[in-house]
Amino acid sequence: MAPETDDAVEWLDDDEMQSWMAVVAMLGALPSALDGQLKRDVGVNHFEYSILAGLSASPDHTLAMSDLAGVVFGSLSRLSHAVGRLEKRGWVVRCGTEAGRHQATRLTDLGRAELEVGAPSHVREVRRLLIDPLTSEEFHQLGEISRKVLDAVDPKRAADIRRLFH
Amino acid sequence: MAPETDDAVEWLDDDEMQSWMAVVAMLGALPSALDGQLKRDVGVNHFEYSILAGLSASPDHTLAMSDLAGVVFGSLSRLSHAVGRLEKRGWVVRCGTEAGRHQATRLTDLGRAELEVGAPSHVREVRRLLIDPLTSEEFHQLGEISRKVLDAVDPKRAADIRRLFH
DNA sequence: GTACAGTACTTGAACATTCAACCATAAGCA
DNA sequence: TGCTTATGGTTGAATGTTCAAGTACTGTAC
Repeated sequence: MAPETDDAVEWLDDDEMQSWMAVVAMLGALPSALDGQLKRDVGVNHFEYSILAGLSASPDHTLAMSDLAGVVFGSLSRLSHAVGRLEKRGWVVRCGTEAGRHQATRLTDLGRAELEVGAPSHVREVRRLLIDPLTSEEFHQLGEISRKVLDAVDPKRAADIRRLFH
Repeated sequence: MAPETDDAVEWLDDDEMQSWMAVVAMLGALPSALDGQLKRDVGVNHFEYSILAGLSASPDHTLAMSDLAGVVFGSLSRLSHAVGRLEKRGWVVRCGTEAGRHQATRLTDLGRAELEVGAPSHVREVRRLLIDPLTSEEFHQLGEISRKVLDAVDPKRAADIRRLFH
């Protein structure tokens, strides 16, 4: 069933297994912790928050759906659903740009205000859970490691990340 | 709205922002890549796979639900739903242990067989996406970093992880 | 022994995500 | 111009997760 090109699979040794378990546990726990904080304090999940933040960082607070998808790293479908939810609250509007051009999404003043209220507590939580427990070298290393892994998992996204910072 | 104890929030500087973005992207991409591989090659998601693996590593291939929850790091509710799905396929059975004792779950022979078929391709994918792109020092560091972050996010789970390896 | 809290687990509804169509516009090419 | 394919975006159904009860057993205090 598996697409095997080589029968011999090197199993994980004890040391690798221990690291792997820690990574899996972190991978499971950190996103849900950040999600929980945002849900409590801002009322949106992390993906929706990224949408708001992405729009807020754009000129005119407006972005086409596919550009937005590139910024928040999600599928167009997921994005469409999420934007629909945010639109219902009045935090964003879809502005079908004039003359049949493609659909764009703009952050409303209300959305911008909510983001500004929520951002500090979110940054604080990111510091508390991820940055403060690590030395600054460790955090920097984590960044590099993440880029390398991302290169293996999804080279296109990795390139996007790099391009964001020239 | 946010539970602020100190108004001054230190924003992320450019370097921190760059690392943070990479981490977020990796956090989003790696789990779904692993999920996808398992779905394709084994037909279960990562959480269900962990359940099979957790049971398989236990004496008698049997574990009480709460012990299993401790091993796979998920809520009891999520676990109950997932076990229900696996039970429908005949990969596990719930054995309401005799004499009113608590519920336990056991891996069936079928489930064990499927796990054995699927495990090599999964290990291969973990190596390809996470271990091979990194130097062994980096992978080791990632393990340490994950433990530290987990300590901040969920100390109980972090202790569980450490206990698994004495 | 009965009341009371706590642990272990299940269930159903609400919500989010994925997946597979589906429409509309844009672009390549005969 | 007219056909075809690609791109951008939406939608609804299926699947998975979370959340809030709810049930059943276990222990403790009186």
